[in-house]
Amino acid sequence: MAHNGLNLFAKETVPVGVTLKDVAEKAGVSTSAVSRTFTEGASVSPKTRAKVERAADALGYSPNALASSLTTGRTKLIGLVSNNFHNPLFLEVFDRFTRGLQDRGLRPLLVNLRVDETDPQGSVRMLKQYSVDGAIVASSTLPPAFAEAYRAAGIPVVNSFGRFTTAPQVHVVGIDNVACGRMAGETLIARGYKRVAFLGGPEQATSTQDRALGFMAALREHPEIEVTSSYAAAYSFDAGRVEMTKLLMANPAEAYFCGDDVLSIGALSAVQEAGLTCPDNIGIIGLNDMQMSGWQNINLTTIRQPVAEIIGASIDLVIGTVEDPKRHPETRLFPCRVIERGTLRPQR
Amino acid sequence: MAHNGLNLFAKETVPVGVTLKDVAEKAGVSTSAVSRTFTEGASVSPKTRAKVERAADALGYSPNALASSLTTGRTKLIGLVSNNFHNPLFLEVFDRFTRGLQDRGLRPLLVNLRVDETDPQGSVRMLKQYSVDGAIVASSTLPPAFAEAYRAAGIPVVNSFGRFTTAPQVHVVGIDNVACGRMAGETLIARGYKRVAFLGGPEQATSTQDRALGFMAALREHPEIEVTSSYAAAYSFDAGRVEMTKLLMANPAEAYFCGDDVLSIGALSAVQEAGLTCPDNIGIIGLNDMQMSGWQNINLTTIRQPVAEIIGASIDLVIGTVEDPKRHPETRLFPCRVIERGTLRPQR
DNA sequence: TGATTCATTGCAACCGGTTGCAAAATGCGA
DNA sequence: TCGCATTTTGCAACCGGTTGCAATGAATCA
Repeated sequence: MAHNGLNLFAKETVPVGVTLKDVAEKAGVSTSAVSRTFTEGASVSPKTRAKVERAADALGYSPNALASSLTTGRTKLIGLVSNNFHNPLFLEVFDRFTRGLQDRGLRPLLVNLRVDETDPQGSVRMLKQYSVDGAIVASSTLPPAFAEAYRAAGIPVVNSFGRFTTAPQVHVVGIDNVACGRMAGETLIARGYKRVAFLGGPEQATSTQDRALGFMAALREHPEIEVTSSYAAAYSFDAGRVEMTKLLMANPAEAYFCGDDVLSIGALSAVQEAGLTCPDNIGIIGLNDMQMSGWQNINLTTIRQPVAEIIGASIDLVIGTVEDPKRHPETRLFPCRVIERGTLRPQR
Repeated sequence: MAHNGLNLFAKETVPVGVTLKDVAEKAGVSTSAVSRTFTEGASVSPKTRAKVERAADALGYSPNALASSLTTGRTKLIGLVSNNFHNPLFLEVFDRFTRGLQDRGLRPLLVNLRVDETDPQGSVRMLKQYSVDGAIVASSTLPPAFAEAYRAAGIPVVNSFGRFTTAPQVHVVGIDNVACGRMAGETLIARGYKRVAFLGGPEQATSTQDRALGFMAALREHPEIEVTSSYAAAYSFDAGRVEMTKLLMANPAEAYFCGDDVLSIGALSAVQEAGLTCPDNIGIIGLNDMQMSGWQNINLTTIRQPVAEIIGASIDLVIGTVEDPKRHPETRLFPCRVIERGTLRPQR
């Protein structure tokens, strides 16, 4: 039916509620036969299959996934839980997660946690009510208690962008924050900076702590280099800008490792507003490599998280755990690498 | 149960599958009684209610929303359909949609459409399979055929960030792109620019056309002002940068209205890379006012879309239509306003 | 106290599917 | 053509809830 101009008498095409039974009747077979034509690997003769398919097409039937979930115990729904709806990196994260899940025949049920939400029980209830087959907790700032609560409720779960622990209760996929911190430290050292600093996000975030740890460890091997650290109030542009403005008024370091790209860009902005430039006056290296970091008028040197790999592995793991619920929790850490751009002076 | 260190023998707390029947048994009542204690406004005596609640708590019962949807016909699932997973504005859009839906007791089922997807039938099937109560199509670049296909399938739908039409088949919530274009034009005129231009996204997008239309209309009232236009290959940073670089090599206008903030920032970057500055050499005004536009080192003058209002109205409308499916399609357009920042020279 | 009304309760059918099981149909070899 | 193995099919029970209806119990009034 083409768009043929004015159509005041458009037929209300609302063939809502075609059921298995309708198809069975029309095809002259039992409901079981219809059900079987729509379930992979069930035993149906080509002849009945044809009859059923014809009837189903004619009626515009599509099976009700929720009804079938009652008996099969599978909803093909995956809870996608996050509180990171302000970090630009997460647009890419949501894009890849939703697409990846869809491509595997799963549907993402989004759960948006408030940042101040500390009790996982509310979200547990949501996930249970909708009988999700599994859940992905995508956040580096959500306490591990969330993923663990889901697991305790019997929901296969993986914590993406989570923290490595030696005795994990749940699957964790992410990066080695300590190694990243070390990488940042070594990068600054290699560039010949003599006074460096760590500018982290909120100090209580474990990812912040780990990054600081690695950074300090790298610097400990070079006692001749002076190192300091400070913490912004949030992982945000404004917090980074405010903190760097403050630092510039005192006696700033030559180069900073910022705990995150948004923070870095805020710091970068503060530097520029002070009439200074990167890397001539101050060096900055970030972490994440989100889209904007590559914009030529930002051009942030940073450490890239392999987002696609992390997400691919997360999906694989959650599916694997749905299929084998007693699968042992595992940790998958992906290596990061430095993306050379314009906020650090070149290697000596 | 506190985190008390090493706990190798953690009890597997997997109380999965507590059903209505279990609760009924434990409470010594019928399943109907249990069902009724969990449905608003049903008739249950305080005594049984207490018994049931005690039993439910003890068992950790939470009702299965999908099972109940079978009889009630309501899943409280809302399909959130989009293809805009690259526009930073949409992180805020998803945040507000998911939160807004959650706050009203609804759950967003995300459908991520590929940008090259033109046939709505696949997504129709997805939405029908999961019996969503309604759907929100959140995109300015998705053809109206999508929303209309959902409506034809009997799914209450609203098209957010969609285009105004005089005889709408579905609810549309958004901005008046023509008026925005006009506003941009008038703003440039008021700043005293004598040679202005429109720099749009892909020409076939209706939003682009409308914005160009309004812009040109405003300029038509000032025949003394020279006006030109060109189109970038996509609504992206790179496309804006490439297009502006090209323009700068010829004979650029004094000020540009760019069809979108990302595009604007790309153009801005090109200007800066050419050794020029905004607003001294070239003026730029964008549209959207996404987060990054306010960053001090971008500082883009732009026209703000009232995202929160658009989303609030969209949710209200979809709920209204779920409750009254024959509700007449309506269009709600929200006014935009200019956000003065640093890429346009001040008013004369 | 008995008659009447109203709130509560449980029964059983139903929502839209799936699936174990036994019966029916088919295919195969002799 | 027959006997047997195999495939296909339908019946009926079930998944986890909801709800109309009739029965029960409590409360009210005379």
